[in-house]
Amino acid sequence: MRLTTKGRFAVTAMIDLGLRQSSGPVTLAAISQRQQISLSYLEQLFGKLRRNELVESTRGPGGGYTLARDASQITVAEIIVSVDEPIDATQCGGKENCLGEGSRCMTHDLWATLNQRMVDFLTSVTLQKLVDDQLAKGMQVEDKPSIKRAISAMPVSQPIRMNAPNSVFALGNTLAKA
Amino acid sequence: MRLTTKGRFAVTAMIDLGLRQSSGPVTLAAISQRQQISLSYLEQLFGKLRRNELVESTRGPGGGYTLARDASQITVAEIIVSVDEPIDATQCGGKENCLGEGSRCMTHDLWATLNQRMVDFLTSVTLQKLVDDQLAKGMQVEDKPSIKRAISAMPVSQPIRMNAPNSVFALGNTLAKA
DNA sequence: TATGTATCCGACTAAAACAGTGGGACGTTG
DNA sequence: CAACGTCCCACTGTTTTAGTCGGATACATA
Repeated sequence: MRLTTKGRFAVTAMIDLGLRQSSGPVTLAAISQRQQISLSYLEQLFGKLRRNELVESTRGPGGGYTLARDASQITVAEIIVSVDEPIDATQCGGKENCLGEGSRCMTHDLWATLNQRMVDFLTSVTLQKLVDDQLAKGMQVEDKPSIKRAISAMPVSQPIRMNAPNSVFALGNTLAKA
Repeated sequence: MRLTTKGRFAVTAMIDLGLRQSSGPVTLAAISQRQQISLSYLEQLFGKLRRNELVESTRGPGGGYTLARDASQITVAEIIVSVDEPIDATQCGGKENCLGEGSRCMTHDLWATLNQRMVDFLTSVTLQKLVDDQLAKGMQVEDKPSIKRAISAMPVSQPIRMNAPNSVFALGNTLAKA
């Protein structure tokens, strides 16, 4: 279980998707605009989400992504492990002794427990809950802006090019000066 | 709160220190040998631990590091934030709205809550507990091997040069196939 | 006062991961 | 067939990780 912006983006995009699941497939281009995430990056993330069977895709015009099952049956933990992928087991793969001698490394149990707690928490939060939270906060979902086909005159609507980092996942040091 | 091998090394080294606090200062060279962590790297880590007042140092022969306060008064959370340092607040620094418009980003509360839970857990674990766990597991602490001064004949006791990665912090995907 | 011990300190490095870009192929729909 | 939208992969720049290296400083003992 690793925590990066990649995981955060994935969860954010899934919420966006969950908010609009009633009105058919949602395109990545739309999510990209609303959530300010690059389209190419979203494609990568949704490729993984699809292979992990959290979303389904429909190709061609009118296509896009839909949730593979009800939002109440999708947990945040699943989303995160889907995009963060294994890379697992570099040091002590869970079993056996990590340090050369007979004993397993001294912090083994500590990290295993912490990891389990994180998983437990993130498993307890469903996508449906996050969607409900947004709706409760007055988030209004516009049902298909469908401006369609009326764009070709505009100056491409600015590539935006934000230099905003979107970068590091580093939640405030709640403890730093305690 | 970030979790890397750096944090794990720091906790491991602190346990090693805690196990031997009764018999005066412990040298990094000794910890380096016992825990298979490079001396130079340990120096970096202990520099931070010292500046964060978790350990105290004694220079010169017979010197080394000691815990700055009782092991029961040191939490794992403190150790980790000491070595991982801030870098904090790249996106939404805790307050205000992260996305351009009026609302804070949709996942804000989620991550804040998760982070708090991690901090809570790691704060609840004291260094003393980890030391006790080791002792309970039959870890035997040799009181100052004090071979001293009898080394100059040996072939430098091998630089070890292990290519063992020590690398990624990636606790097993407890969820991966659930 | 020399000598060895050990902490201190900063600059430097290779490799990996993170975050993101780009180009094109493929499959649908109208 | 043309526009749309997913699919796929190779490539890039930056940051972090996990160290290394060289030396400076402080202290104890002989």
